[in-house]
This record gives sequence, structure tokens and C-alpha cells, in this order.
Amino acid sequence: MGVDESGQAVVTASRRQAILDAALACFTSKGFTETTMEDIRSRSGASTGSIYHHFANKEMLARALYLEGRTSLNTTLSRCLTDTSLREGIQALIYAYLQWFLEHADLGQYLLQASNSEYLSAYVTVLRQRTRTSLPAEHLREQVLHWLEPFIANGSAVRLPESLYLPLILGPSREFVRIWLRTRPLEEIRQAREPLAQAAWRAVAQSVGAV
Amino acid sequence: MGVDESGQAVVTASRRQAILDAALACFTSKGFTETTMEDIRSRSGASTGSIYHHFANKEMLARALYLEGRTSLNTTLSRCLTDTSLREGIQALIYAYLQWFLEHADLGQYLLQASNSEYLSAYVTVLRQRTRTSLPAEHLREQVLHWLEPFIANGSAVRLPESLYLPLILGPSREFVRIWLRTRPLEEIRQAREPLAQAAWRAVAQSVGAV
Amino acid sequence: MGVDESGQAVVTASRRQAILDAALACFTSKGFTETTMEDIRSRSGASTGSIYHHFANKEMLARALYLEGRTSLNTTLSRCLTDTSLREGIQALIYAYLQWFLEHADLGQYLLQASNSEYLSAYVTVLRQRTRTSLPAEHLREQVLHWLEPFIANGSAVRLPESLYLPLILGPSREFVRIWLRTRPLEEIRQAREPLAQAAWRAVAQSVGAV
Amino acid sequence: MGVDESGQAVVTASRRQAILDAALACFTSKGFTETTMEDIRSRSGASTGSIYHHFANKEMLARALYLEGRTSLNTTLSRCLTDTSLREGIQALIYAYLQWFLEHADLGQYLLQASNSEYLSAYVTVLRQRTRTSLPAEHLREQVLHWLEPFIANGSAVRLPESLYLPLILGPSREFVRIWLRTRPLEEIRQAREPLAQAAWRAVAQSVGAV
DNA sequence: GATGAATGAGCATTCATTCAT
DNA sequence: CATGAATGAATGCTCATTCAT
Repeated sequence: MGVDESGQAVVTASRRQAILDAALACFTSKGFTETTMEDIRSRSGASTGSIYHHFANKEMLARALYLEGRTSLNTTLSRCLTDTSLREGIQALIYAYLQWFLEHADLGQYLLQASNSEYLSAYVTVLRQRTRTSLPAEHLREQVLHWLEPFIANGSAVRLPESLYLPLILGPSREFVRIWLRTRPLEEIRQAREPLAQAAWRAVAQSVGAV
Repeated sequence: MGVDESGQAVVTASRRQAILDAALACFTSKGFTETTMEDIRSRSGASTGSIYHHFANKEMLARALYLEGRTSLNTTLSRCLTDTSLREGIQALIYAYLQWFLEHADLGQYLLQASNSEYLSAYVTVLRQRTRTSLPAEHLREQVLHWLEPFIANGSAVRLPESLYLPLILGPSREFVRIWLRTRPLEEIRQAREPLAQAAWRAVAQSVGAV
Repeated sequence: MGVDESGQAVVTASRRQAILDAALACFTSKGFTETTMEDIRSRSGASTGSIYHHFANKEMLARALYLEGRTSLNTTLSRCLTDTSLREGIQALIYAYLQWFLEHADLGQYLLQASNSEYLSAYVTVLRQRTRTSLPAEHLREQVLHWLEPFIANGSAVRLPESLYLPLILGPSREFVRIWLRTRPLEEIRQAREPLAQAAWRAVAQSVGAV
Repeated sequence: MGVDESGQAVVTASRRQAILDAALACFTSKGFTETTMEDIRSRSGASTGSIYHHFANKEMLARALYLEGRTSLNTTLSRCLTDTSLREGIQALIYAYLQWFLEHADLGQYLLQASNSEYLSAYVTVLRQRTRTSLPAEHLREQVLHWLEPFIANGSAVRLPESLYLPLILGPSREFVRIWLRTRPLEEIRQAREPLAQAAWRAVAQSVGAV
């Protein structure tokens, strides 16, 4: 069982990935605490001992998935914060955000759940201090603020308390995604792009004239 | 223990309420699954049997709290959707939203957690079908859409897919509140009111002129 | 509730009886241990406190029913052991036995269950020593043996180890009743009378001639 | 603990068997409901988790024992229903019945208790439908009736309602065993064989001559 | 790497019983 | 006599984790 002609290493690799996949499916559908190792075991086809061979414990499984997700999403978003206009940058950000959730729906759903949970926060805090560069996931806020600075300085973006920028820009998209993930109707996310991008831009853009 | 000079009614009422209060505190700080009945028991001062005398089981406790919270928040918000201008209505909505979370921080935090959880969704679905009027909590979406209709019709609000209005209007505030609840700095919420209200209005208002 | 024009005494009597009836129904359908006081409470319509006002505890309820049943059945059977022939006496005994179960099916089912259970044995032992006359229920064996003595002496009944008479005479009927009680088809018990009576007689009668 | 010189298989087998043995001892002495998993745990030497590793829950333990007992007893009895005379066949049956209880007193006592209980009836019904051949335990009635047929046809056995044969033949033995199991005096069961066998034969034999 | 039996602390829940009103 | 809130010990069962093979 699990033996492949290309050798044992492949088997091992797929076994580890099968466990991660099973864990993601379980965490997404039932939540971290409600998922039992037995759930993961039966879904992945691995044995109890095998799971613990690859991951120290249940929380480490959750962390591996969380890290994978945050890094993926954040890397995607970071690439948008380039040297363009405010409007184009924000539009790119929103489009990328929605697109990422479209392509990583399960992982995305897990992230939204996990970000509210306590069970990862200690870990995240530790990671923050340990390695500023190796965890880009946690610095979206700083990156966005840094990218916005010139626009605020030159008056094309409004100056607000720092804690407001991310909610104003990504809040509606996040809220939309949260609802969308429940049923995931394909068309809807395409229709939402433009309005969400425009609203995000308006939310931080310096209004000019008669608005 | 639990005896009051005003007599039995108070004792009874306070016992049940003490359990609810303890449950809220526990759920908020540890989450539903992580909270044990023993946590609630010791915090409330009630006996195990007494808790089960008042609530069928742990989930019913969570439901009672959820219902209380949703009803309270929604009733508050519903009152804002009156016969005013679009701008004033949305501003009132955002102000009321933030104010409610300021005044019901624990309950609010619980609601935000619970709305992501699976463990209440079946219940909420049941309630939706059973009683459309007695559970205003679930109809905020419809109420807002209904209130917006005339403004969309007369061109002062933009026409968008229905699933976008609530994320656009309340998404930033919700996101802001989610972060704010972690530390709850008093001043911050006051500074956020105006920008959040303005962004909400801009997100749905028909842009006029040069914006 | 429970108030009657003829006064409180009647209410009291019926309340007590309602509890007994409910307990019998519950014990019969679920067994003693599986029956909860809550089962009895809801079925009887009494309050928790009221049940404990009439009966010291759950076991006392079971005892009251057991005593009632054993006394009733045994009194009925005792009346058959009169000054007749062996054959007529045994026939009367079997007929009475079957008739009693026909008329007291629930109580009978409870008795058959209870006689196997440990939870009444200590009580029964105590009663045996305390009051030989007031508990005729427990002396069927002795009564039958005493009634048989003359027949054994005069050779019309076989001499056997004492422990065999009751199984031989009532065993088949008891076994039949045990099965019959599950479905209680009315006709069947009538067809069974004569064969069971005859078998009981043959089992203890001195065989004469070529059998 | 549980380690044996012959290695793992024995350990595994004995662990499961130790649990079954402990459960039998507990069920026999205290009854199913009164027996706690802790009783079984401490008596078997297994851990809580180990018991649940081998048996899904308490009821499954009871079922396993019940099935084991019924199958053993019934297999034993089935072998007696061979091609002999009515008298010899019935005598063999009774002797085998008593002998089986002599050799499996605890299991036998458990069976007599369990056959009255509700908690196994649903299971037995299911088994009846699922597998007619693999559960000989449940077909004693049919097997005996089938074996009797020729004797009824040729007039050496009486024709009676089908529900009467088993009570008439085995009822006295069952009743005797029920009482005997309480104290289990060795001699008594030997003295009872012949009278019980004779009574069983008489109960169904066509009386000839002057009886 | 893989397997699965074994572990045992911990948990939600039950239920007979008490008692103040 | 009646009521029902309150009590808390006891119980069946779960589940993350360990470890011998």
C-alpha cells in the first residue's frame, strides 16, 4: 500500500501531502477543534502513527496549513503593490484578492476561519518576532501602509488613522468573500470585482470637487 | 448563595442570567468548543444540574446567547433605516453599528465568532423558516435592501448585484470592529466613525461630478 | 389540576395511583434501571416533589408494584390449591395462572422481569423473614409442596427432588407466558390452556400402565 | 502487563478476551445497566481507551457476549436433533441443555438475563433478518419444530399449536436452571436430568394406553 | 517510514434526591 | 400535599498522543 514504482521517496512525499489535504478539507468543513485526528486519518488514508511521524501534533498541522495559506495570499498581494497610480494599485489588489480566493477556495476559507481563532495567535506572534522576512504573510498591513505613504503625502489619498486603511480597502472584499465562500457561485465573483475595486479606491481617495 | 432580599423571582432570574453571563464570558475568551461546562459552572456559581435545568445542553446556551445578540444588534440597526436621506441613513447605520459594539463588546465579539461557526448555522436556518418576524436578526440584509430601493430608483444610489450592498456598507466597519475588539482602545472607535460612515456612503452613492 | 369535587382525599388517592400506574408502564416497557424518575413524572403528571412525597425513592416504587403483583398472583393461585383431585387441582392452577396474566398483562410482565433482577432480592429476603403470613407471594413453592404431599404419599404423584415440582408444573406455562406477553395475541392463550394443564399434570402424575 | 512469552498475538488476543471475560463476570453479577465501564476496566486490567478500541461501546460488548452464548448453546442443542427416536432425541436435548449450563454457568446466567432485556432485542431482530444461516442461535424453535415433524406425522408426538412445543419441552428445564444458577449445587443438576427429560418427553408424546 | 493497539485525562451529560416556598 | 429549582456524584465516551513492532 502506498508503494510506487518510482520509489519510496515519492510515497513519502504524497503521504505527507495527503495528510495536509485531508486536514485542510476537514478544518474547512468542521473547523479546527471539531476535527479529530481520526477524521484526518480516515480521510487521508494514513495511519495514526504515520500522521505523527510527519507532524508533531494536531496544532502543527494547522500551523503548516496556515503558513502555507498566508504566505501564498500575501505573496500574491505584495506583487500588486508596485509603482503605479493609486487607483491602479488598489484595483490590482482587489482583483488579486478575489482571484486568489477563487483559485484557493478551501485554503481561503480556512484562513478566514483561522484568523479569528485563538489557537494560532500565539504561534503567529512568535513567528512575527522570530523572522520578519520569512513570514511575509504577517506584514500586509505594513506593506500596504508603506505603499500608500507617497499617495497620502501628495494628497491623492486621504490621511486617516492607520488602523482604518486595511478595513476600508479590503473589508468589503473580505466580507464579500466570506459570504461567497458558502456557496461559491462562479459568476458572482466576476461581477463583484469592479464595484469592490472602485469602492476600495473611493474609500481612501482624496475626493476632488463636488462629491 | 444567590439569595436576594427582593425574593425568589430575582434569585431565579439571576441564576439563569448568571449562567448566561458566565457562558458569554467563557465563549468570548476561549471559544465555544474550548469552553467546558465546568468553566461555566465555576464562573457562574451554579451547580452542574442547575445549568442543565435551565438549558438543555451546551449548544442551547450558545444559541440563547446568539439569539440575544443578533436580536439586540439588529433591532438597533433597524431603527436607523428611517425616512431620511441616503447619506444620513447610512451614517446613522454606521454610527449605531459602532456604538452597539462599544456598548456590547463581549456579546459583539461572540457574535463575530459565532457567525463564522458551523455550530449555529443549522439552528439559524431553522429559525429563519420558522419565524420571519420574530427574528429580526436574520433580515438585516433584506431590510437594508428594501430601504435602499427608493434611493437606487431615484438615482442617488448605484445599482449593484444585491450581494454587494452589505459588504460595501458594513464590511469595513465589521473588519474594523473585529480588529478593534482585540484591544478595545476607547478613542480609536470615535475616530473611526466619520471615515467609516463616509466610506460606506461613497461606496453606494451615485458619484456626481468629477470624482 | 387534580382537583376533584369530592375533595382532596380523592385527589391524593388518584395521584398516588397515577404514579404507580405510570411507574408500571415505564418499568414494563423499559425496565427498572432504564426508567428515570423523569419518565415517571411526565407520564404520571405529578411533580418531582410529589412523587417523593408518596414514595421514599425509586426502589420503593418498584417494591410497591412488586408486592402488589406477587400478592395478587399468589392469592389467586393459592385459592386453587383446594381439596380436589391432583388432576383438577393442577388444571385449576394452570388455568388460573394463565388467566391472571391475561388480566394483568403489564403487571405480569413486570413480575417476570423483576423476578430475575437483583434489585428486589434483598428486599424480598427481608420480607420473608419478617412476615411469613403477610407475604403469601413468596410461599407458593411451600404451598404447592404442601398441597402435593398427600398425593405423593398415596402414590398418585411421583416423588421427586423438591426443587423440581414448580419447574415441572409451572415452567412451561411461565415460558409460554413470557413469549406470549411480547405480542399478546388473545386467541393463543385460550388454545394453550388445556395442553399446558395436561402437560403439568403428566409431569408429576405417577404414570400408570404402558406410558 | 499482558505480555506473554509466545509474543504479540497472544497479548492482543488476551486483551480482547480479558475484556470479554470481565464484562461477562460483571454483567452476570450486577446486570448490564448496573455494570459500569469502570467495573469492566478494572476487572480486565485494560485501559478505558483500549476497551473502546476493541468494542464500539458498552452495548456492543453485551452483544458480542450474547452472540457468543447463543451460538454456543444452540450449536450444542442442534447436534442433538438427530435421527433417533422421539424419546431419545428429547432426552439428549434436555441432557445437553443442562450439561451446557453446568459447563457455562456464567454465560448461561447472562443469557437468561439478556433474553428478557430490551437492550438486545433490536439487535437480535436485525441479525435475524440479515443472516439466517450464520446465526443458528435464533433458530432453535424452527429446528426443533422441523425435527418434531415426522414424529407428529406418524402419531408418536401430539399435534399442538406451534408456540407450545418449546415451552413444553424446555420450559421446565429452563425454569429449573434459572433457580439452580443462583446457588449452583453440583449434585442437584444430576438428579434433575432424568425427571426433566421424562417430563419433556411426556409433554409432547402421544399418550398410549391407560394414562 | 508505517502500523495500530494502548493509554488515560478530560468532558458533556444524566439522574436520583433534597429542600425552600 | 404540591411544586420545581437546585444539587453533585457518577458515568459513558472521546480523542490527542505514545510506543512496541
